[in-house]
Amino acid sequence: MREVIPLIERKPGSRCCTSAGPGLDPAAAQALADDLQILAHPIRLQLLDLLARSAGQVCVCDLESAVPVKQPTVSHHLRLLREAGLIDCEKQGLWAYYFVKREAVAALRERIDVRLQALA
Amino acid sequence: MREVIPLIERKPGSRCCTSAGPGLDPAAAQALADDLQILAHPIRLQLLDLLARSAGQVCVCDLESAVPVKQPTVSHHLRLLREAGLIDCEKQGLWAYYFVKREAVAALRERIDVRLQALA
DNA sequence: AATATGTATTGACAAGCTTCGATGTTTATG
DNA sequence: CATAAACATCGAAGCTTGTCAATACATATT
Repeated sequence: MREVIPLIERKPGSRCCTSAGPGLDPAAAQALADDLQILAHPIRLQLLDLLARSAGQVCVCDLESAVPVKQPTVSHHLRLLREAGLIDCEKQGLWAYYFVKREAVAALRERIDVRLQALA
Repeated sequence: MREVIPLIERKPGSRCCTSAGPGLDPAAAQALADDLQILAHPIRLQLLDLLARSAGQVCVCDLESAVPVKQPTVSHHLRLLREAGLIDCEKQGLWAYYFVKREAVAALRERIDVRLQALA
């Protein structure tokens, strides 16, 4: 049991302060963490960067030759990025041409930036 | 809207395009991934948020009561944030008072935002 | 000194993520 | 039709991360 503590001194078992305003609720924290997590991998960042830089279409074999992992791993990361809505692909013949969904990446960046501003 | 580039005839075994400009080199990609990774956890985000919202000092027991994990886990995340330079603490008596290093968080946010702009 | 409290650390386990070989699928070519 | 190429999926191994009970440590109180 804790006693009521006078202003200055603090004794064991007391609280130093009460939780402030609304803050980042657990759901929002999880959502922001998910937003950050999809980007928080060097291979995915390089893939996104390559796609963002190429005006045209890029096939998987081109991406594969640009990163130090094997083809199944590239496919895996492309899938994660696609499921996150950040990229998409168009199949033509044997090839799958990937491209950035720039408005989705911009929206993601905006969400992250707004939230991070509140932490600084 | 993205311009559709007409497809040149392409045969198996050929490259569809060559790598463009400088881009995000592996080291930069890793650095950015690290920047994102430290933030990409809901508990760490909530801790940062709590510290950012409280003008004064916050002890670990206050933080512990605000997140759904036990004290050693809180200490663990606080350590990661401290090692990343985003927070620090000041010990007074039995308590450790944590606070945000706002300029560090702002710098982190800036680094992330600049990089993400290049991807959209 | 003995005890209690706040926090850090340790050690172990669980869960998730990354990776890749093997294999499947689809489409083009001979 | 048989073969080859591009890509996806599966399954398993290895690594990393998150979590917590137990414990250690430092400081305060009695």
